[in-house]
Parts: sequence; C-alpha cells; structure tokens
Amino acid sequence: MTAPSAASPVRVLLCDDHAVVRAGLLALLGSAPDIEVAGEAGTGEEAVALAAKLTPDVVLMDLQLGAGMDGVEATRQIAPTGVRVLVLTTYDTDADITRAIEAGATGYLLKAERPDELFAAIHAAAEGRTTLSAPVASRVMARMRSPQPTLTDRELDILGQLAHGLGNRDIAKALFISEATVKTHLGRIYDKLGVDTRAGAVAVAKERRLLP
Amino acid sequence: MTAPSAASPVRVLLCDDHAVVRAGLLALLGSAPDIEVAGEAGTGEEAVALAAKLTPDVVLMDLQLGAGMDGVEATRQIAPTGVRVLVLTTYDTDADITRAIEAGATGYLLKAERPDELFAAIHAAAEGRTTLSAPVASRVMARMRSPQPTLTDRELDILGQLAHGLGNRDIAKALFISEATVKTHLGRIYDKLGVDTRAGAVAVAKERRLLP
DNA sequence: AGGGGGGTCGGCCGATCGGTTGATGCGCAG
DNA sequence: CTGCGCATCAACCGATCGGCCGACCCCCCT
Repeated sequence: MTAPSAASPVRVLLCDDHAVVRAGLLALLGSAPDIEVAGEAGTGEEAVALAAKLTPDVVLMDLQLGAGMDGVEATRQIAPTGVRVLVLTTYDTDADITRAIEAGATGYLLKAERPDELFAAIHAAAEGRTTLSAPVASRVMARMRSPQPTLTDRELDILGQLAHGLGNRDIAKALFISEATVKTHLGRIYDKLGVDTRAGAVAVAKERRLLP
Repeated sequence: MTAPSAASPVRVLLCDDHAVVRAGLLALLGSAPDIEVAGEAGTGEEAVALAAKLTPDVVLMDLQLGAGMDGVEATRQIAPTGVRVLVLTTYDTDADITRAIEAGATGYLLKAERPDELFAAIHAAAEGRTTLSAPVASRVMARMRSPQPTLTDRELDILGQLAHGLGNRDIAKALFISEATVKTHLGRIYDKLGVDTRAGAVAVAKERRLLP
C-alpha cells in the first residue's frame, strides 16, 4: 500500500432513507479505523446541503430515497462540487447504473457487496478511483458491446401514461397532443423495447425501471 | 420495565441477502447490550437451517432475498418451529404484509424505522408480542376496513402471462385453455384491480407486487 | 445550404381487445 | 341437498389498437 493507514481518515457522508441502514452503516464504518462518518442524511435535499456544509471526501449515496429528490438528482448536484459520490444501492438495473454514472458518480456498489470491498471502494473513491461491483461491471461491459436503444423524453412521457393504463385517446389528452402522435410514439417505443403490445411495453418498462 | 436488562440477552439470527446490511445490523445490534447476534444468513435456505440449529429467540428476516427461497417462504418454515420471525424489510406493500403475516411473522418493521424502535421490536418479538411500523399498521387497518379483493390462483396465472405482454390467444395457448376463458378471467381481474385495460392491469400488478 | 433527429399530425385497414350474456362442471360448506 | 365460489367455454359486437403510409416543422450540426 502506498497510502498510509495512519494518515487522516476518509470523511464520509451517509445518505440513505432507511434509518436502520444508516445506523448499521454508521456502526460498520466505525469499525474501520481509517474511515470517519462526518454526517448522515435521510433525504436527497439533506445530502446536498450537508455535502456543501461538511465537504466530506466521499458521499455514500443510495439511489432510492423515498419521496422527494432521488439519489441520481442528488448526485448530479453534489458531483460538480468536487465531492466524490459513491453509489451504494440494491439494484443493478441498466437504467439506474447509466443514470448514476452520467450524473457523475465515482463508483457504483451493491449492498450485497462484502464489507471489506465497501471499505476499499470508499478509499478508492476518496482518491477519485472508480470501483464497480462485479455484476455492475458486467452490465456496463455488456451495454458497451450492444448499445441498448434509448427512449427519448417524449417517449418516456407516453410510456408513463401507458403504465397508468390509459388508452391512446386519454394519453393524447393528458399530453396535449393528437391521438395520431401517440400512436407514432408508441410504434417507436415498441421497436426500441422489442415488443409489440402495450402490456408488453409496460412489463419491459417496469422490468428495466425506465419509469419512476 | 418488568424485564430485567441484565438478564440473558435476546439471541437474534440475521437474514438478509445484502452483506453490507448484515454487517451493518451486526454492528448496530452489537451496540445493544441485551441483544446478541447468534448468526447470519444470506439466503432463505440458510436461515431455515440456522434457525433450526441455533434456535434463536428472534429471526430478523428480510423479504427480498434475491434468488432462491424468499423471506415469506423461509418465514413459513421457521415460524411453526416456535422461533419468532420479525420481518425487517423495505417495502410496505399490501401483498408483502399480508403474505408475511399469514406465513406466521410475529412483527413487520420497515428499514426506515428508527434503530431504537428496532431494538424494542426485537425484545417484543422475543416475548411473542407483535410490533408493526406505523405505515404497516395503517395499511393493515385500512385493509380491515375495506377488504381488498383477492385474485384467485388462476387469475394470477393469467396476470402473469399478461405481464409478459402476451395477447389473449397466446395466453390461452400457454395455459391450455380457450381464448374465451382468458377473456372471462381478464374481466374479473379488471374488476378486482379497479382497471379496464390490460396495460393498467399490468401496472397495478407490478405496483402491488402481485407477481414474482 | 444541406442533413439529420426529434416531435407533431393525418388517414387507412385488418386484427385484436373489452364487455356482455349465458351455460356447464366441480368441490365444499351449511 | 343446495347453494356458492371457481374455472371453464361459446358467441356476439362495437371500440380500440397496431402497422403502414406520407407529411410538416423546428433545432442543431456539419
């Protein structure tokens, strides 16, 4: 190791909406001598504020934060300030990974990861190095090889209404466009999702977590 | 308190597929003097085996356990042995709550709960008393007042196929029944879910986690 | 100026869906 | 025995969907 273990510890800000998980992480990280928990946040808004106030070395960020700002949005606001964001979440969905990375996350770990990997990843993140959990790395590579088609914002709008079970006419009214336009978008959505029915599109959308 | 705090501590078995959460809970519960972690399990199968071997006072059970046996099934196997099962999970979905309770869970806590509530709930569970997180209790009460319609097994079959985006003809073929029967079931499913389209049914099904 | 991607429309038509009514057989509790 | 719930099937009809054309506009980029 080139990094001295007796040097100043890495200061970490926890962000998770589950109090039990926060408390658990707090206790867990407390057992690592060279890691210090500088603060805790239960919401995205709190995380952004505390990251600015405490300027920790690393923010440990969950993506699902219940109501309000989600982890991706919080990451998008924190990353530009120079504070490293290490995502620690449950899901390894393509959409989550992509959004987190393009929001500026330094690393992406799964909660299923071994604790010592978590410690290592925190130190890596503090130095700006990227760490990805194995399944995440795999998915990233897979995506590189065969790029998934990306839905446009408008297509996601249509998909959102579709997931509420609305018919074409109602979707049209909800989005202030004509029914013909809805059908055009739907056709493209089917193409991109590899599907040919509404129900199938909703299923794939829920599966890939394309919708909130 | 009638319970002496200096008496033998409550022995707890952790079951969660996330190593980080397990380690965190381990550290967290270690800080409670009258709670002792007797073991950890990362899968349902492990939990069942360890519950039989260690006979802890309480099993802290997550419902989502990744692949293999889920938390409900594990609970169903552990509860009859007399070992209390305290569910500690993320979601407060009607379906999850119902299934866990009817599987024999003694309590149902959310990970968003405060740690001291968790400690209290563990002690309560050890004595056979039930603890429910506030949102869970609310949902249980709401369900009591206006009982949600329950889908029959067959209807869940149809719903499962529907969630794959199949058309009526394909659903019929997949389940070895006639298209007419599929439509009859669908009509009842629409009624029960308060919906009138296939896409809507899929959305509600995914929302309430009626499907695996 | 040209080109491309995204969003917006319209029309057409066959296939499918959604709703309804009615009927049969089965198991189970009162 | 007699309901009752559940699963199964049939036939019908209007409404909707899905797929296929082609078209226009706007913005960004080369």
